[in-house]
Amino acid sequence: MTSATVHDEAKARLAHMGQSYTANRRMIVDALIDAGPLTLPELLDRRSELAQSSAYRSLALLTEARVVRRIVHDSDHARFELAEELTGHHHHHLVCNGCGAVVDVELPNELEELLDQSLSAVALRAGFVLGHHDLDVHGICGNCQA
Amino acid sequence: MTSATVHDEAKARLAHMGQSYTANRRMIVDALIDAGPLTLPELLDRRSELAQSSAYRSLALLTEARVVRRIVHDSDHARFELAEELTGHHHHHLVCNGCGAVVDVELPNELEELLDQSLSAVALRAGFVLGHHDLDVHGICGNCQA
DNA sequence: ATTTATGCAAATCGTTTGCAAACCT
DNA sequence: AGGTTTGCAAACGATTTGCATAAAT
Repeated sequence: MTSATVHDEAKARLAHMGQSYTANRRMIVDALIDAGPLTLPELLDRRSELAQSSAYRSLALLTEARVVRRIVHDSDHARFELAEELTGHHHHHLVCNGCGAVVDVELPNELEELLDQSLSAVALRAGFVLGHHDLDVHGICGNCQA
Repeated sequence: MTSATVHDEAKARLAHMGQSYTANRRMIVDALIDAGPLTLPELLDRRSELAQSSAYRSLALLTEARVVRRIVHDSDHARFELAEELTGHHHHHLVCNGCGAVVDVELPNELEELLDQSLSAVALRAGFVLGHHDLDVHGICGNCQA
């Protein structure tokens, strides 16, 4: 999916909520296209024109519009990434226990299908109505092994 | 695994750090044996003798001793559960998007093996040294469907 | 008696919010 | 002008910490 398509879709999703795609909001989506999952400080480093509170507010709105997804692990800051529906790639996370960095990875389709089957069965048994699944793999990234 | 065994193992792990298994710490482990994954307020509800700060401090220590594992999702409070090595059951989580409740579930061994294989390959490719994996399934629990 | 654990109250820090100025259209 | 978005500074709330008391050995 091209970056123009991502912006179009973001705009459409905001419009659907009666919100406009302002410069700040577009700037945030751009940063996420460029850099992948970012914490708020990382985002502010890359786009220093953004005020902290505005960044938080825009991210909250973009999350509500399902343009962005908030991912939270056991580190100080939450991370934000583009929603899977915008990028078109179902993926999972390699999470570094050293620095908290998050890398996106994909699994073979066949395995995803087995997983979905099994999770459906298990959720049904527990009386859950199923939503999506997150698979996080924890480890130490190349940088932190130094 | 019996509850006595869990306490023994907890005691051993603390001893290994030069720490003792005090009444407070045992009480917390007991509550987790009884109730499964708990937030701090839920824990205090069940064991009202515990002071908030002591509960946080004991949980931090038990986490460091790998008696307890801290699981964090997108809700106000972190949750604490007994470490897998203490219960002997590798498991995953059904997370309710309504109330934040967490239910433990297990997957077929065969699937876990496929998963481990695939994750190893993927982690290697990204330069990660692999640790454990967390698989969280989000949905709506029976209570919240009412 | 000395060390360790506990509980209270205060501090910390990521995130959220009130409000006035800036920005559309 | 009228409504929305932004940025600053203050508020919030989960968790952590300082310090004085209470257990434990």
